[in-house]
Amino acid sequence: MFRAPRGTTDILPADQKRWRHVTEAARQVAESFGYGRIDTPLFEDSKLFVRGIGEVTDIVEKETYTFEDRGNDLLTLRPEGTASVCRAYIEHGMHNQPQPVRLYYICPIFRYERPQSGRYRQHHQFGIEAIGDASAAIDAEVIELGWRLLEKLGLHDLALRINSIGDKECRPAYVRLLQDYYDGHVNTICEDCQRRLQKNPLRLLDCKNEQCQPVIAKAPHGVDHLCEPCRTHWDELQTFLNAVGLPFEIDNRLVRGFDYYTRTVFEIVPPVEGSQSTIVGGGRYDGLIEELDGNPTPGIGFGMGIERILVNLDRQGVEAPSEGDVKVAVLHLGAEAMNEAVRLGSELRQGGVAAVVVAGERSLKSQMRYASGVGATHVIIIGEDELRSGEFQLRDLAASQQSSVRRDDLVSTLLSAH
RNA sequence: GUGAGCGUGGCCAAGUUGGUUAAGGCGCCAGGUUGUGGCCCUGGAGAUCGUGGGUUCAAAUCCCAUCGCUCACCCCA
Repeated sequence: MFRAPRGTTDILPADQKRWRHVTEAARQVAESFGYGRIDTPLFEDSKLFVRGIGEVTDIVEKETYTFEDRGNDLLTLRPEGTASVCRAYIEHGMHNQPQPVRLYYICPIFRYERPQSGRYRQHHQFGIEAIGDASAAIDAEVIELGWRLLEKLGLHDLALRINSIGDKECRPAYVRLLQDYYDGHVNTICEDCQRRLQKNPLRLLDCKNEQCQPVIAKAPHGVDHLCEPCRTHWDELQTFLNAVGLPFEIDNRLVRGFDYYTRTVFEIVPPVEGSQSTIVGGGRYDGLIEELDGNPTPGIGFGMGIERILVNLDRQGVEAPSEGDVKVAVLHLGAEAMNEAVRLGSELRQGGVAAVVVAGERSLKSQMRYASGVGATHVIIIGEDELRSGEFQLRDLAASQQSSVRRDDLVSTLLSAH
């Protein structure tokens, strides 16, 4: 038997309501902030991600789905959303639009990882990017958008964590400082950190290993070693966040996995601690557009894991609002009535009423059971009497009320129901 | 890539000191008299017990291998 590939899932009809609940809210909030939707290809030139995310990151080194197509082009299924959006910004000359350009996307993301709770090989992200403005006010706007969306969805007790990792002026000096500090503790840190010390020093800070905690606790803080412009930006960010009333905590250990981040990095986490818990992660990437051959252009954005949102909605007992649409089942008795039912079903749908016609001939009891089973709100019954009189039985299943309605009035009656 | 747990009908599962037709529940289908649901009652369909091999007179139950799922690490949304 075939199965969905490892780390992928089917989103069945029964799940669609919860998905719509999230994606619709995301769309509405994004558009209320003036963001326009962008859809980019599922795959891109592999080099886009190597240059954008960074060659020595785990994502690019071992988590991409990369393949050569029949024309020998090397392509990669997108492992994140930002690089593609920036490529599109450059390709379509969006620097000629009023800056910043505000964009959002909802799309599948692919990473070859071992699946576990809250982590899939194909997952979905809602993300936004504001490209073309370096002001900390935009940082606050982006963060607020994410926060308001989670609020709108009904999640509570979330924590917003922020940090600044500096820019190309001040970060190298800080990284050196951090390395020097760790050089004095090589014997007490874990193996992973020995490796991180060489390969990705900033990640030393979010090691979860027990033995490394004392070392992390005394490590120098990035925000204490920012250059003047970064310092100002960092201070302004907090001012703006306070202005819009977002509660935040400064997390000196917060760093992110992509090379392109500069200055502001942030994440939003649910109250239950655990692995894979981050539901929103993002930051500023002022050097990325230039890295991708565009003019030097600042930008900031975030990614939000939709599956993780859904897990937290379930965990917090938030249910998707019922959509309350009318749905009619057309029941029939006898061959002639069935013919009429097929015709009526077609007319109902063309008139804007969702309708299913019971297939085959079954007892009325069975047809009624079927109608409730598929979630019909109403039932129309056609038998010999109805064919003769032209008045059909219309039953409201929830109210258990039934009446005779002239055939020609069925569409208008149902359209005004609910 | 590393470590741990688990794989019995569509779903949830009982059964593991090896031994007659592999429980039960949900769901599905039908019926409970003549054209009416959601509750209830009755009946029915549906499993080569993940797969392959081995031990044995006999294996869902023991052994080996393999695949898959889940969780944790790594990393990230």
